[in-house]
Amino acid sequence: MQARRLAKRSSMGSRRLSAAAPQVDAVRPPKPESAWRPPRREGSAAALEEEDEDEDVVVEVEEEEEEEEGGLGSAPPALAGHGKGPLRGSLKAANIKREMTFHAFQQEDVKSDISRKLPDQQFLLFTTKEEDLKTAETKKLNRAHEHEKENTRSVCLLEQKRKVVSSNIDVPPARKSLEELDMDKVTAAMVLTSLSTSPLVRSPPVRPNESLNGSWKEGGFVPSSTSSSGYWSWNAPSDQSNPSTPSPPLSADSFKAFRTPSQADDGIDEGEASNLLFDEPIPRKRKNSMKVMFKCLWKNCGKVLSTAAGIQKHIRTIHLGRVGESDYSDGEEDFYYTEIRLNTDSVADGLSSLSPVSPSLASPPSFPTQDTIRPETSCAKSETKVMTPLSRSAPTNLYLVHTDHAYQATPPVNIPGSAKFTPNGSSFSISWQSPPVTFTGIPVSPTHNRAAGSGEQKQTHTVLSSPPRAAFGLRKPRGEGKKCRKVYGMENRDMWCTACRWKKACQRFID
DNA sequence: CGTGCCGGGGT
DNA sequence: ACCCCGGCACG
Repeated sequence: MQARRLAKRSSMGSRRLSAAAPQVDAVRPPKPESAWRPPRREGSAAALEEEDEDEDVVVEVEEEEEEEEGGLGSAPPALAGHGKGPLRGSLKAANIKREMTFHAFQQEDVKSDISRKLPDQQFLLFTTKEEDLKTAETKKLNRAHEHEKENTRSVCLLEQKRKVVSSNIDVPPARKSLEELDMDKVTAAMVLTSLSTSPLVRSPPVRPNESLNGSWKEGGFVPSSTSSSGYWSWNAPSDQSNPSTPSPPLSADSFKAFRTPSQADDGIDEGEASNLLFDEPIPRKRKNSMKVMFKCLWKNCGKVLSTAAGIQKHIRTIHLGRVGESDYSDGEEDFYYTEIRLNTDSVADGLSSLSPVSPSLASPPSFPTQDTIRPETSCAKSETKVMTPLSRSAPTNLYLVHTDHAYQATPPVNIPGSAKFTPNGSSFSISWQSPPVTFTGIPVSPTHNRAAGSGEQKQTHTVLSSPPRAAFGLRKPRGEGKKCRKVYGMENRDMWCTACRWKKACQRFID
């Protein structure tokens, strides 16, 4: 039973994920099962091995590269700071790239879809002669390189792109099967497409030498340890003898890896990240008639400011004591102020039209197009600027901490360790552009809460600082759909699914 | 109050 | 594992 519940929970979580990035789904390869293999991998590997001459050429290049790079090895030349041969590559890389390609484009329909969408220009790359290709691509890459400083994702994509290009150069197109060519085109197409959207991403500069989330490594993404610039990319396995090393899927999860470590730490919202990545507009609009003020929730403070920036600064400096880092925000301040909508023109009408959405979805696709949300003037403007890096679990400018919950009365004096949020009481509710959602707190340890001292029940709440699926109440929200009981009636109880018969969560009509 | 279903108990 | 049911939360 427990297992079933868990399964259900997890399926909810995945549903949420897929809803967060519907565009990814279109391109996402099938889930990497451990036993799954690209259908044509053996074939392609064999094809590559047949190309002995080409391999020789590549080996030559590789040696040359090592000479110049001083053993930087697989670190991309340009990105390692030398910028000499953006077109350099190795068969190794090409191989890996191809593997990845198979993962990413196993689905033929997806492939053709992408091919269709891409401008012809981007395919020039693969149809011109080698030399022209090199020069043209060099220019292209150099141009793209300009973005690298501020755009880590761009860097990563650029690297992928390079590998694609090199794979095409190392192996003359004439020698490749049509299918392979097509694959490479598509791969490059994908990469170029991603690259073309990359300027939208405003990532903080890469911070070198920062540790990374372990889970990313597990997923196949590992930082390039040989790189001196803190840059990281697809990890090329050091031994080519292991061709079956599963390459990471290009799923939304993988794209997380394009975030810089600092982003990971700062907790830029996943939903937002996917927004940025997939060109989805971020909802920043608000009802026109609404006057929004921001009230500090700190004990005995209650300061009200008109801008989020102001209140954040206030909290940061006055309450959190962060004088020196006024520009830096880890979003903690989010929790200590609330929006006050002064207009009686309630949000309810706007809220009612929307179904509850996981807080992790920073931008349900319907948000920006809602009629009830109108662009606002000065307030929204400043908010847009300041809130963006802060919004994490919910669009900050859309949520409203209810002013009657216990947490508000007693904001934590300070936040120990990594605890981001320590509301008082066992539950609190948050509402944004949807009916209020009540979160039931999951106490880390009831006894610990008691022991928090000073008579206050302290509780580390993970709703806003970690994936909220873990924080959705202890009880599963009641299913809306008709269950066996309703469908078949009490008299046909024998027609119910077993779960319903046993008064368990219905398995036939799963919500 | 009807319903969904969790938690727990019995076999 | 299968079955049942008290009890609770939700609408």
